[in-house]
Amino acid sequence: MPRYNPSEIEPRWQAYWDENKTFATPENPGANKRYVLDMFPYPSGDGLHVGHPEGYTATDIVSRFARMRGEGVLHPMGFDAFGLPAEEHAIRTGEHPRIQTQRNIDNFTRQLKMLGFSYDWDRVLATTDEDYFRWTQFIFLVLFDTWFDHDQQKGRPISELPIPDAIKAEGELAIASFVDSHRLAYLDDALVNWCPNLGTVLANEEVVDGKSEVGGHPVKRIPLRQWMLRITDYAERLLEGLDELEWPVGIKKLQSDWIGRSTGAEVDFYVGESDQYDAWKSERAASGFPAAPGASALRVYTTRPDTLYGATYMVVSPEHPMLDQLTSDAQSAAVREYCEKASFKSDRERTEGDREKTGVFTGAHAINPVNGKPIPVWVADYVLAGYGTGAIMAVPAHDGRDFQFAVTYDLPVIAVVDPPADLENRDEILAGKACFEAVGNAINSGPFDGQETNDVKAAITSSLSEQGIGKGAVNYKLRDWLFSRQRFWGEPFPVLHELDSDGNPTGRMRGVDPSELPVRLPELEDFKPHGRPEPPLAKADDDWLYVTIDGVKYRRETNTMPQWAGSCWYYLRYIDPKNETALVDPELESKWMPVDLYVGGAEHAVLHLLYSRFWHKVLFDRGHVSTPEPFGKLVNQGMILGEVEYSAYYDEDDNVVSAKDVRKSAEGGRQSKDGRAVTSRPVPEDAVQKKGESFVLVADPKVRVESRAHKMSKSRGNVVNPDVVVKEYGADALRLYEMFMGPLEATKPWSMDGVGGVRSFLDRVWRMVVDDNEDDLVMQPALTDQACDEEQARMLHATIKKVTQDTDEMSFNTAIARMMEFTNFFTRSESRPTEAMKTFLILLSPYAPHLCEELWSILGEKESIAKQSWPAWDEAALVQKSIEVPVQFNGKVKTKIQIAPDAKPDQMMEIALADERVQSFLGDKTIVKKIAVPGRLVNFVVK
RNA sequence: GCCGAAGUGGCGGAAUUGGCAGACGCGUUGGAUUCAAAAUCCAAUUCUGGCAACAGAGUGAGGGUUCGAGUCCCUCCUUCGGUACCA
Repeated sequence: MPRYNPSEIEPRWQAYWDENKTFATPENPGANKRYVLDMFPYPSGDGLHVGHPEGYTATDIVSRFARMRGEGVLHPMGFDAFGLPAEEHAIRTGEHPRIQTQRNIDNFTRQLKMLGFSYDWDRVLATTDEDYFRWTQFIFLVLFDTWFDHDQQKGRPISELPIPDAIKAEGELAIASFVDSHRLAYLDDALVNWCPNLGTVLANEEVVDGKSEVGGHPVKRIPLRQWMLRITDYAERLLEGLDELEWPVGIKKLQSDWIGRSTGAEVDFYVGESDQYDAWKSERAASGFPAAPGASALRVYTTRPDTLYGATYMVVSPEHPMLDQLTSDAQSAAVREYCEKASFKSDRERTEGDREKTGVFTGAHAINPVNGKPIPVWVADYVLAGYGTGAIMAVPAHDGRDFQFAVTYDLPVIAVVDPPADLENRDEILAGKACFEAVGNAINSGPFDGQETNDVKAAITSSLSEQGIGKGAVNYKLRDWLFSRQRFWGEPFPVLHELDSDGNPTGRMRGVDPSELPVRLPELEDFKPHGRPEPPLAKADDDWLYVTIDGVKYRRETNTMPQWAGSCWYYLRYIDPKNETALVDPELESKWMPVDLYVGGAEHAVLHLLYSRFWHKVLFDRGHVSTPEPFGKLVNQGMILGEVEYSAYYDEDDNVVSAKDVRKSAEGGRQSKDGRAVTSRPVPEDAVQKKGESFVLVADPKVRVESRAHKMSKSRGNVVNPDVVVKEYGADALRLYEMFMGPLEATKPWSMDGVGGVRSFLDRVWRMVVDDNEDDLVMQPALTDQACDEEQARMLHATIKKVTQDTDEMSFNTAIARMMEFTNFFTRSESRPTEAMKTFLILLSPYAPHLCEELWSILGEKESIAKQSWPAWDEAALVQKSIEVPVQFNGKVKTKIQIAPDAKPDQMMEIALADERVQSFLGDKTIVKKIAVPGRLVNFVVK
């Protein structure tokens, strides 16, 4: 009678683990430490999604497995709790975001505990805790107090920044501004993505197709004084650091593309009075290439210095500082109009359509330094202000964008790279009628003619260098990180702006003394943004807003930090979550770091993971952490899709349209091949059958239907709620199913029937030990104290081996399959040695911990199964007397023979040739070749 | 457009890394048990032909290397994910 009843068993064991602190982190991890980390969730109002427990179960299995193998494990959980949804809720309801956030955290905690994860709950943290963001603010002060020494490639205290004499001579204010402009955290008038609907600016990464990632509102670019973090200084270190990481290659590539290192040269083009050109040249030859080009030169960055002879015009971005100077009176009106239009264009509009190139001639000419020829200078928005020098030399023959622009405005195209002779459109390229971007041999390039592209690059760069008009240069796509938000629900900046006696800012600022941290959020009447790009914290009382120190009045910084801030360093705080004197105790830090396994979604590939690495490197340079990288091994769990759905297309008249005849329309919708709009509607599974490669309607097999699993979404109504799954099948079944679906990294569709399948496996495990025909709790009569027979021992040890290896490799689905085979085998077995059952329970316990604890205790054990040691397998038990191997003829299996597992090829051949069936297949054919692979097969090549 | 990942039964997925394709699970079919059902247990289940033994085909398509290819190489197709003027 006693059936397997997870809803009774599971809460009981969860309470036991809690009370006994079964999964407390060891004080001293010892030689084998393992730090296993999940990407902590944003506690949304919707609660957990079945995607969350996928990664969490994986890390839980790894953690439990590691503990049983005697490793010291740190496995914590927390909440990334600042963020827009809580604030939007606050704006709507007037309820403080802290209240809503706490409610959501409580719900997430309940759900996580319900799944039996072995977190050390004493270390739980939320980024919104004042004890936590105190240290987020502290780290900001570290960034504020650090400058990057490019010679040493290292962040150093700002007090060690060398101040040039020229600056010193200008006085204290100049020194302060020089210092401020070298801090890793600095204020800048940045062109920001201002989103009026959200009332905030957004990071580039939060803008998708010119719309806000959250809510899809339009985004405008406006200049605003903003906190920036100088992540670009660390570009090289962030790139190099990737090499040593055990991360998926795809993620590494994404990060390295995001950093976007390129090499080339900076070149100055003379734009002064033409009669002064020679003087300028000789001055440059004497002085060398200066740090700034000065007023008479326009500096460009190019990755193809070899194509300098083909530069037929130049382009500056609309925001270029020299644009005014370059613009002639005649062109001034046109240029001004063009720039105005460009500044109002959002990113969306700039990139919309076929990206037709537009631009206006400035009226100025520059002199091409390699041949002294004057070329026109244009302004165009296809050149970006933020990359390189904000100006380019245009080589239309060898750059697609320049070519397109040159065609539009009828500018000359001169080929300077000869493509390979067999290239189809070589003649067109040489005639300037087509564009060629690859490498070849130089032509029309004076002394460099005939040389190969890479040699020309080096030769031209060094020649320019000698003349003081060019220099090899490196550039990165990576931009400095826009670090402030005009929001309430975020960490306040620990920065004070000095005011003069009239209450106006002097431009000087200071960090809040670390002993004064945290800077708490002020109490506000309401949380509404006022629609101006000015933060809600400016609405705070004067008590909060103004501070007087040593008789000087200051106004607090009113921006808040973005959500990324708190998640940049949480992995450090788990190590020492209650420390009141440091963000983490250095001794503990060096014991636990780095994180050994980090599991989370691939959507954080470039944002969170790059930002964290940046902060970590700064903390490393400043002596707060001992490792150069935070996360050793990274695994991305795949997305879980909704259940597979069948859907058919219908036109406006409700006629069904075969999926074969449906195309994507230009607007992204669907249409039939003759252009009528169609909509898709679900079709029940039993109305569909497989035909050839696709599915068709049973009623009308000519009509193809779509069969596809979609992303879970509220609007589609295919979201699976873990609460419901746990209620119906139990937490162990949910955990097991999430792992059994397929490889952790793969995208895979949910199937409720599949959950039922693993649940019935757990039922079988229960019945393998417990007799459920009896009213009272009675063991299976088949249980015995006898030892395993040979076959049982082989099954047991093969299972230990497979489960151990697969768990170690995080190949959870195959480990589970093996445990199912074990259960099937012993369920059929009339006599089941109790010892084998116990060993099996240990193997299963990381996967289905509640059930295993229960059966373990039913079998009379007093101590938690989590405290047992992982079993070892006996290789000798795996040996078989005789194994079956196939005999192939010309690579096709024809029959099988029995051999000893260690039979030598000669012996195998002998046995094969002695076999009757082999002889009959052989007949009178001749054996051309004999192959025998020990332990595998025999193959005869015959004629 | 570019970059990345993946295409294996009705479905999710295995395959010791070049050696018996389809482990395990779902679904389906048949049987046992039952007054009946659920649950459970047993068996079958890649496709085609055949009563059967068996024969043939088969890992997105086409070609190649090899005694032997899901696995390696070339060309192409499809799906999913990322990305967007970075000089």
